[in-house]
Parts: sequence; structure tokens; C-alpha cells
Amino acid sequence: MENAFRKTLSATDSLPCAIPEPDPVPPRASIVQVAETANVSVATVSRVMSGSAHPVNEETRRRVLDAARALHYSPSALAQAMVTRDTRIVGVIIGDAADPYFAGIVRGVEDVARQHGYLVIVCNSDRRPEIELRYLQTLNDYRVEGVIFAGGGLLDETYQRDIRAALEVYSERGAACVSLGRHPFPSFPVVVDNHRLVADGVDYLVGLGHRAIAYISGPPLLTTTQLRRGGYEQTLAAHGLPLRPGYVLPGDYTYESGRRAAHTLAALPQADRPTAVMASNDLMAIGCLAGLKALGLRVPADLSVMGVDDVAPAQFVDPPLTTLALPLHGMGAAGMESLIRLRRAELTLDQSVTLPHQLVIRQSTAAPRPPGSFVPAALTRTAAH
Amino acid sequence: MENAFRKTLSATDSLPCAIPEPDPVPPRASIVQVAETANVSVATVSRVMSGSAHPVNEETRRRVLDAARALHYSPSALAQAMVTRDTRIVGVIIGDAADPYFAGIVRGVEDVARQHGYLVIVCNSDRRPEIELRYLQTLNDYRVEGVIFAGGGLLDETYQRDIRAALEVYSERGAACVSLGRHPFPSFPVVVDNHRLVADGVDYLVGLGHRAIAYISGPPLLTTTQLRRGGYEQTLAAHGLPLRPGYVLPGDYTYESGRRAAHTLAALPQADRPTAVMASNDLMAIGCLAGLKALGLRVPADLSVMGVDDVAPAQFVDPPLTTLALPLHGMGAAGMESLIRLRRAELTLDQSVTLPHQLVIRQSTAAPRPPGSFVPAALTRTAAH
DNA sequence: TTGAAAGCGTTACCAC
DNA sequence: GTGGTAACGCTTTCAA
Repeated sequence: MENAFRKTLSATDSLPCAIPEPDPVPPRASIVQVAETANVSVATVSRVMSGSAHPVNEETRRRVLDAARALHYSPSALAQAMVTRDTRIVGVIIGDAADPYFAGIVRGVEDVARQHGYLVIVCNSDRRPEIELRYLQTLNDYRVEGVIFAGGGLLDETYQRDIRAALEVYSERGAACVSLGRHPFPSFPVVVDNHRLVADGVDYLVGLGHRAIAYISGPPLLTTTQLRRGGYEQTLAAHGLPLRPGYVLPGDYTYESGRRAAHTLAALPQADRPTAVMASNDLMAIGCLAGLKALGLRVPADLSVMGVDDVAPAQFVDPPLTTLALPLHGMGAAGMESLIRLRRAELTLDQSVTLPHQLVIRQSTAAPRPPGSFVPAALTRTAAH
Repeated sequence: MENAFRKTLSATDSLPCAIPEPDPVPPRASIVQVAETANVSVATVSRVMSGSAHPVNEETRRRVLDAARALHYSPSALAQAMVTRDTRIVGVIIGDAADPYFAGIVRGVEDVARQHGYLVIVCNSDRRPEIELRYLQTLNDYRVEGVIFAGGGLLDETYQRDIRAALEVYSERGAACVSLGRHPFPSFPVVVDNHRLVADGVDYLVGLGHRAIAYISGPPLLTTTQLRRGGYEQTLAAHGLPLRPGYVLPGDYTYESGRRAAHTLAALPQADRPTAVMASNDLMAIGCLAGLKALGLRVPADLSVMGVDDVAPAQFVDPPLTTLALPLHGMGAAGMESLIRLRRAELTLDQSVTLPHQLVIRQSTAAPRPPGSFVPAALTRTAAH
């Protein structure tokens, strides 16, 4: 890509010496050569190499093992997969591996996959249906044992139809499908209570004394977005707080959209300005923090800010972000765990797994300033630059 | 894992209605059923499905396509791979997908892999040789087209011997091996100039007026660590600055080790304290920042801090971190690009690719305070909490 | 333009 | 305990 190929040629020229026969190892030892070398049948080789229960004489076993080692033999997982109809490969579909949210999940998936001898193929879709669909196709061609969808489900009709069609082939094959979050197609759900999550956040803010709480939402068509937003609205109502129209800011889970929200907030007349803002994910909360700071507003003195997810950067920002921690690694792990159990028929699609979340109080939230206690920013801001 | 399985059973009981024959689609359509349905030979089906150059009558082609669609046929990539000896799968070995450094690289790898029709298997090793070796084994069993090693090479004799042995099988098979960073085994290097990198950092600090510059190093046995540290030491010398023994702090590229370094620094008698510290990666720089702040030292007023990598959190911390940006995504992309060209024999192992880095000046660095200009911290620290 | 058949590297069933 | 051999699902000569 780009400027990548600034090549440097270090001249380790091939010396014109007497070329020795490279290696006496015949290229590509298959089970057949091992059998020949060990003077046994391929069946026997197969039995010892795959740790079959079928009995094999100790002496014979040793001969096979020796031959295998001598020939650098490694059984082809492809050939094995063909006949056993088991590839031991799973796919995980994420938005972006570089996003700490998905990164945490992927790590969780992989940890339990490795533990169980599975390989995982990572598929970045950037939430684009075409890419997701194409990956689903390809993964099916490779006969993966299952797919894990990370990230919220997209509520688009065409997408829904297409993906259901794509997944049909999976279930026909007996491949499992688990989704982290609610998805509009048949799959095993591993979820966190998105509604309660935000509700807990709002409860906490109200407990602090806030009554004017804004909300930065996510992409409207995502199930997660709707669940979380519902949590905000209903909790406000539960506390008898009005749902002011201008208080729900649009966002798309990116840093930039959080920053934009900060500007919208700052533009509000002082009297209408909320005393707290809850972002529906950390990245937007962090962007909002940055935006507010740039506009001369202090957090949490002028405005409390909180997020959702507890990605790593949340603890590094200034001030450290109060947030609702999701068990990202645990979600990935539970997802992979479920996929395996699904295949073993220890789980069925009418069940689900719900993971706990947790309020993490750091320093971006505080009680609202009592009205009239205005302190000019200049007196309190740091003088260090 | 852990507390993952708090199951919720939503009773979508199977209704005892007249069970309709599920699907008229015979399970597992293979090329044979397609051939039968279309009334042609499997050879012909293969030709149209795999877009072969071999001519096929248009009418015949249509019949095949129709049959394929009707049967939900999808060619088995496994079977294809067996006969073509091409799996279109590559493996990438990283320390930890949740580390933003590796996350960026993985994303780069995957982007160009997808573009070229490759699938990528992610392998987290936590830098543990046993895990790495086992993955190498497994990936070879799957006959991957190549492996990309992200992260620095380990300078351990046993490891080196083992990995060379493991890789021998790869080259015998004609699989490619590229490494991001220098590795002590035959592989195509895609690198950034680690020496120059740190040298640039030190130059910048010296330019600012610093003469007492500490350094937080990495795990001693990593090639990257040695290269970077060499950059530090030699640049100091080039400026005629002494290499004070206590100024090289141990670290292991983690946040925690950066924090520990901060404590060591703070414990130094005021007169011996450096005016700047260069961490050999961002995570340690961020940890150091946090540690310094906790100990009442101000950055950059009391001490300048800079890092290397420019991972995403670097711009969020307080103060935003001055650092040397590595093209993480570009490294992954160039790595995958090289792997592909290696297979096409457009590249050979005696070449290499070097990617540019860039100094990113943010707010964690400043000129050192002139001696005697001491200002009590209490007067300058923020009053906002 | 089409088809028959020989692999590719395993496993699993059935004899011995 | 061991061996023969039919799958598994595809591609690729070689003939027709």
C-alpha cells in the first residue's frame, strides 16, 4: 500500500561455491511414504498419528513414529478435515480489529479457541453488509465449524434477508452461529443487558443530583443502539425527569462524533445546558471530553461525562472516565465457549447467556454545581502551560 | 470461562403442529450432485464454477449455474486446496490482539489479505515460545501459504533452534515467512529503523535543551529492544552527553513497568533527576505519565516524557504524548503484501522493506526548566478537584 | 466443447 | 493387531 515499498537491497549474494545436495528429505512426505518407510499400512500410520483408540503394537508404533520424525511428516489438517467433516476452524466477524472494543473480544475468542484446539479467522467488516456477506460466503466455503458475530445487529431489511439466506447454509451443515448482542437472525445470543447498562448509568447520575442529563446515541439501525437508548429514556421517565428533545445527540460510536456532540452541547444557552452527559460508548465519551476541554469547559466541574464499555484508554484520559464496564474478554470467551457447546448439542438456540456489567466510578463525574456557584474557568484551570 | 454461564432460558417451546417436510434440498450438495442435476460431467461443473479458462458452451454454463444455485452449492475450499496445493490462508503471530500495537498491525494484514482473497488466522502468543511453536506446527498442518511474525524477535538460543526447525518445513513446502522487525531466523524483514527512531527522539529532546535524558528499555532479549537502546546510547554519545548508569530503567513494554520507572525516577535526589525520559514504547510512556502525576510531578513542567509507536491512546492521555509514530497499519499491510510477492517470486529473502517513521510533537515534552526557576507544585496544579 | 479417470492425503469400515 | 480400500470433493491431464 501507500509508501510501503521503499525497498532496501542488502546484497547477500549467493556464493558460487560447490552446491551441496540440499536435503535428502524427499519433498512432501505424506502418510504413504511414512507407511512405506515404517513398513506398515497407511491405516496403521493413521492410527498412531491421530491417537486413535484402535490398539497398535508398541514396537510398531515406535517404528511409525520414527519414520514420521525422519520424514518431517505432519498430517494434513485439510485432508483430515475432508474426511472427518471437521475443520476445527471458526470465524469471528468484527467491525475493526484496531478498535479496542473488538480487540478485547477477539482476544477472548482466541483464548478459548486455542484451549480447545480451534483456529480462528478474523474478519473485519467495518460494519459493511457487503463485506460481512462475502466473508460469510468464504467462511462457508472453508466449512468452518461456526461463526461469531461481534457487535450489534443491523436492522436493515435487505441485510436481514441476505444474511438469513447466507446462514441457512450454515445450519444445513450443522455449523453454529453465535452473536454477541441481539441480532435479527437465528443465532445463539451472548449478551450483556444493554438496557440495564445505561439505566444503571443514568441512575448513578441522578443519584449524584443530576436532573438534566444528555445522551450521545449510536447508529440508529443497530440493535445495541436502540436497547441502550431505551434504557436512557425509560430511566429518565422512571425518575420523573423530562425527555428534552435537544438532549439526545446523534453519534456513530466514533471519537469524532463524540467531539461533535461536545460542540453541540457547548453551543446550548447556559441555562439549557445539561449538567451531565452519558455517551453510549467510551470512544464517544473520550471524544466528548476532548471537545469540551478544547471549548474551555471543565469535566466534571462544569459537566459530568460518562461512557460505556471500559476500553483501555478510558483509564488513561484526563480525567479518567467513569464508565460501565463490559466484560469484553469474557464476551469473546463465552461466545467461543457457547459455539463449542452448541456443536456438542449441550446448548440450543432457544437459550442464551447473559454477562454482568459493572459501574466503574472514576473522575469524570461529580455532583452538579449548585446553581449560582459559578466560578470563572480562568481561576481554576491549570497554569502549567 | 469464569462467571460466564449465567444462563437464561427463554421458553420458545417447539409447537406441536403438523411437521412440514423441512427442506427439499438434499443435504450437502457436492460437485457430483450439481453435475447430475445439470446433466453434465463434474469436469464441466468444475470448469464453470472455478472460472477456468477452458471454454464451456454458454448454454451448458447456464445449466450448471442454475443447478448450483438450486442446490445451494458452494465449492469446498478444502477440497480445492488439497488438489491445487493452495489454501489461501495465512497466519499472523502476535503478542496480544488487545494490545493496540498488534491490533493496528493485524488490521493492516487483514486489509490487504482480503483484497487478495486470503483469509488470516490470528495467533496470540503472549510472546511465549511454546505457544508460538505450537501455532507454527498447527498452521503448517493446515498448509498455510505463509506466516507473518509481528513483534520483535527473541534472542534465545533454544527458541532460535526450535523455530528454525519449525520453519524448515515451511520453506520445504514453499510457504513464505515474513517478519515485522528483525528476527534471528530466515524470513523476509519488513522493518522500521528502530535505531534511527530513538535517535530522532533523543535528537529532538537534546534540541529542546535537555542534557539529562533517561530511557525506559524493553525486555532485554528482544531484537527491537537492543536496536532501540543502541539508538539511545549512541545518540547520547554523539551529542557528547554522558551515559549515566542509573538512567537506563528496565521495562517490559507494559503500562505497569512504565509506572514503576516513574517511581524510580522520582526517588532520585532532585539534583540527579533527569529532565526528560524517553520510553521505548507508548504504553510505558503512558504508565510513566500516570506514575509521575500520582507522585506530584508535572509533565512537561518538571519532566518531559516521550514514547514510541503512536498507538491511539497516546493522543488521549494528559498531556497528549509526544511520540515517534510507527505506521502500524502500513507495517501489517506491507507484511502481507510482501508475503504475496514472495510467493510470486517477485521478492527474495535477501531483500527487505523499510518503512518510514515520524516524530509527532504533542504536549508531554518541553524545554527543561532553567535551573533555579523552581515553582512549588501547589501553585500550578489544577484546582478542579 | 465435453467427459473419464487419476490423483490430493486422510479416515473408517471390514476382513483377516 | 494389521492391512485393503472406499470414500471425502475437487482439479487436471488426456482422449474423444
